[in-house]
Amino acid sequence: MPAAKKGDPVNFPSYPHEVLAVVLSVRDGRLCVLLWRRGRSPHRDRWALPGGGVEPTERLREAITGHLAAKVDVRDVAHLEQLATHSAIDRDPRARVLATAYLGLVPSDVRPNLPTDTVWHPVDDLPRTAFDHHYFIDAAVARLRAKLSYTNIGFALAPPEFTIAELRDLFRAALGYELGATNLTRVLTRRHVIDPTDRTSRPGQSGGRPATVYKFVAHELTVTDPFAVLRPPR
Amino acid sequence: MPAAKKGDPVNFPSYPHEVLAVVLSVRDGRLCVLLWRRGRSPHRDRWALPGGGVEPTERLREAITGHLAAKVDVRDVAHLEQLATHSAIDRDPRARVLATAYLGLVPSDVRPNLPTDTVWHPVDDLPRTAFDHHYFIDAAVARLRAKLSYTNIGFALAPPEFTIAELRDLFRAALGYELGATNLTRVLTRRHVIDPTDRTSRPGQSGGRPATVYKFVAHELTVTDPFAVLRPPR
DNA sequence: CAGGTTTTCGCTCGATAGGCGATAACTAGG
DNA sequence: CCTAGTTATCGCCTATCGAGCGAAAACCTG
Repeated sequence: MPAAKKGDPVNFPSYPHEVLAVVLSVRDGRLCVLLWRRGRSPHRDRWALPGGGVEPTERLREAITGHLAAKVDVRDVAHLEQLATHSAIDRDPRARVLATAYLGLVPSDVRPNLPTDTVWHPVDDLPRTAFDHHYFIDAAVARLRAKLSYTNIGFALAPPEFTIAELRDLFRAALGYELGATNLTRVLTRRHVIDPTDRTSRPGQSGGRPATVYKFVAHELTVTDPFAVLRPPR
Repeated sequence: MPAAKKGDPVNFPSYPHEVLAVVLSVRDGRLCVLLWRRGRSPHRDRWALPGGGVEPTERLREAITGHLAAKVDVRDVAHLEQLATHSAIDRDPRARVLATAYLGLVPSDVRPNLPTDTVWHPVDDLPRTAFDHHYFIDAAVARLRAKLSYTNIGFALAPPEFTIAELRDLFRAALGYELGATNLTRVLTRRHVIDPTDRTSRPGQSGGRPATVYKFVAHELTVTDPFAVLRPPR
């Protein structure tokens, strides 16, 4: 007797499904995305997001984690969240493929060993990308920038410990504009997003006062209730 | 000669894909979700989100729009955005089905003709729901509540014109707590989310000063840059 | 016109973002 | 050891925005 499946059979149309990852990280002071150069048609020589198919035993998150393991050590990805699912009929010229993209973040201090066809690419100077990957990248950057403001998501871009100057450099790279160190410190500490440690950094060659070493309080995403009209009464 | 598809064939595994809609609206002062009672196994007599399969000619958004047309007039849905894609292997006991859910919002003044098995259900008093639909509903409510604070998404819950008292009732229902009319007016007008018209409402039976009639400035989603650390320099 | 009801405005307060200059804490070189 | 240069941090000030409350406005009914 075959496995008893109760009820009417499922008769929804099926489609090949792929998972993609927009892996962002700050490299040399610039926000970069991990791309690999396609060696085959279609879109040969264009740059594509890492990803691939979904095995029957895998959920989407497990699938993208597995695909990323070939490019970046899984432990290097400090944050991973689902972005969006695209369904344009001709987004892949060979067949209709649905694609679910994830946003991944890698701290600036980790340097994964990358395959030869895979490089970090500054998001403000992208090459021609394959398929609709450009849209996914735009969405990922927009979400990162938004969440930097009202969550602690910076923990996934920063080393375990850092000075305010280093953190400001990270934020400048990720956000694309300058910001004051004074205010950055105050806001993030008041929100209990970062905490000072009792250690200080060694000054550079040119001297200067040693900087307090900070760390992120939490390493899971938390939102810092920022809002106004919608605050519950005390 | 068959249609020439360049390059290697796609060999990603395929899965049945369904679209679901969490349609929210304020009914009688409570935030409600549109559910229909399943007549068949599996999960017979449990309450399910409207939705269905995706035709080869449809994108996901078109598919959910089509399915909703059978329940709610399409023009009644003032806002529709993608929520998330779920992929738990046994989320449907019959077969592995991937599901992409959308958040839909219906203004409180429209009363769609609903099929007999379909009813509005208060989100704070849900019945047993089918499959993993409970998670989608939770996610939809959370997103609505968050976006009420930093976007103009209220336009999709409110009638074309309204008084502040009516708007406050809507916000109270959607957010689940009381808020002051004074502040609500100030904040939303300062952000140019709502504007007063030159008309006023007729007082109720018991008298009282006539209320200014307001309207939402835009009927597309716009975010009101609320944030602090990440504000670009002037 | 008096009393009741509802809306709206003005005033005030508190919390937070944001900027700037002064001071602290170091290095290097005389 | 002292001075000049460099970098980090703190204190003080301001502006903006949320939030609450009471007074006044604008309507009704009797």
